Amino acid sequence: MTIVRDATLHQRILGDIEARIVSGEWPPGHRIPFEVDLAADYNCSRMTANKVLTQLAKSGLIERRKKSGSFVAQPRAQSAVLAIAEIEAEVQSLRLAYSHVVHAREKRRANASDKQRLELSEAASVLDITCIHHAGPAPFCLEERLISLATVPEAEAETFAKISPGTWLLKQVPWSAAENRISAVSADASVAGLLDIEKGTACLVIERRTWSPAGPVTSVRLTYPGDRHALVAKFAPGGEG
Amino acid sequence: MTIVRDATLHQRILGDIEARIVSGEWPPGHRIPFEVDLAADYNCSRMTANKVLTQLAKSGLIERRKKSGSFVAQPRAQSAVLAIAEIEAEVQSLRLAYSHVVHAREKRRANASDKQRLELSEAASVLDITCIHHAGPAPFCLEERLISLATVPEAEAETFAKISPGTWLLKQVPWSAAENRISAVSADASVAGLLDIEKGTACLVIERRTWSPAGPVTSVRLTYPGDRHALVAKFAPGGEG
DNA sequence: CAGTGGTCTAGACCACAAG
DNA sequence: TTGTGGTCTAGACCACTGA
Repeated sequence: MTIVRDATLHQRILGDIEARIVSGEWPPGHRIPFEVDLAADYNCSRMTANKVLTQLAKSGLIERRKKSGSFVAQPRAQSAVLAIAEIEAEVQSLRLAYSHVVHAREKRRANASDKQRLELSEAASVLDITCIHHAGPAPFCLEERLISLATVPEAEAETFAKISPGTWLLKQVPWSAAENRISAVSADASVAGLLDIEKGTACLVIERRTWSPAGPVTSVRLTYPGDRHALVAKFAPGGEG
Repeated sequence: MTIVRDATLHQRILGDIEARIVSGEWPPGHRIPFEVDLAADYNCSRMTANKVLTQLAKSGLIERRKKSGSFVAQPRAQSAVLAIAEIEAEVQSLRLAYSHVVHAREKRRANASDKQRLELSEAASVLDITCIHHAGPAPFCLEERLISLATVPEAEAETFAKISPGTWLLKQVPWSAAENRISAVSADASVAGLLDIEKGTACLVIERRTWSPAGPVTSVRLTYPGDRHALVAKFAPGGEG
């Protein structure tokens, strides 16, 4: 099977149990040895056994119930990990030259639509940016972005000519929380023109809203020509591949 | 800020550090107190401090370097967690009645295309199933599935009339690994007919390949009408929302 | 009420890399 | 060479909950 590298003790125990669950030897509902028994089996302290079972529970492979023990869980909805890269890195990983052009840039007081997109309660200033990302000579992605100037006032002084809005924001507001919504739409005339594709072409759309502790940061809609782009998400029972 | 529930010690420490990183008080590159110092600050043992920093490192918020210490990481590509539910659960969460119809079902020796889709090296038998999932009266999703009979021979005896292939496989082969590819395509005439949509409608497509330790299990292509479906993925700096 | 998981301690030894 | 993280131990107490 898998090669046993010189792993740490709890990694070895973890691997053993994972293998028995994944192979079906321990089916859903099967009771796993108690912490004290595991510790005895592997001749280790209870903390080490606990570490293993805690990790298995966190990754969803087992369920723990006080007084009853730990049981192999019923597999439910798969939650895959979706890597969403920066557009520049994405283009470069294709070995193509990256560039971007700011197509429109407007500061305004938030209108009703803006407030909804950014989940703003009061009227505030926003920056609306339309930007095309290129891979080599061809358009790669259309970016339509709204930035809350209440949260990121520094954006007003930035033209985004040399640095793309996404990259700039990552430096200004690191570690913000985000929610991504992925859907498919047909390109309308405007989008088709900007991306240099046929009107009606299926496009993959990622809408992302981003918050920092200081408030809403940005709302962005990324439109990719469908035949040129795909997202990949992986799922492994143990948590990582 | 956030309400401090009666949390465990390491959760409290974890929250404190996360808050300082997320708020920008500790910018990327900033050095975090050593384990021994943290332990002294919070008047706890070193293991507790270690648990906190280990978890922060695993969630990507900090980088740990021996002899140097731990540092706030540079935020890189966001990896969002994408929940991929079972179709039946998905429909029911919309408060609609679920049903499915098997449209085609064929057993054959794997041809070149089948081998590629399932990553089979030798010729083997496969089951090819086309199935429509309904939400209420309307088609919800088109499922085109290939099952490797070498890995799951029990599938040959199953008609999938009462239980959908996905649900059945989840019971047969729990905890398999999977890779999902998400893209957008225009519905061709065949797909449009099956889903009762206009030809050319943008559709969200999820292609999933699944493995168990015993070998490749299944390859499935799920096609959703784009205007009726979207995937949601969340990202939080601490790992969970 | 007894047994299980949840958490924490106060040590210890080792590997490794920076100075 | 020295300090840091990585790991592990052999205990301990508590809360909860199922029998």
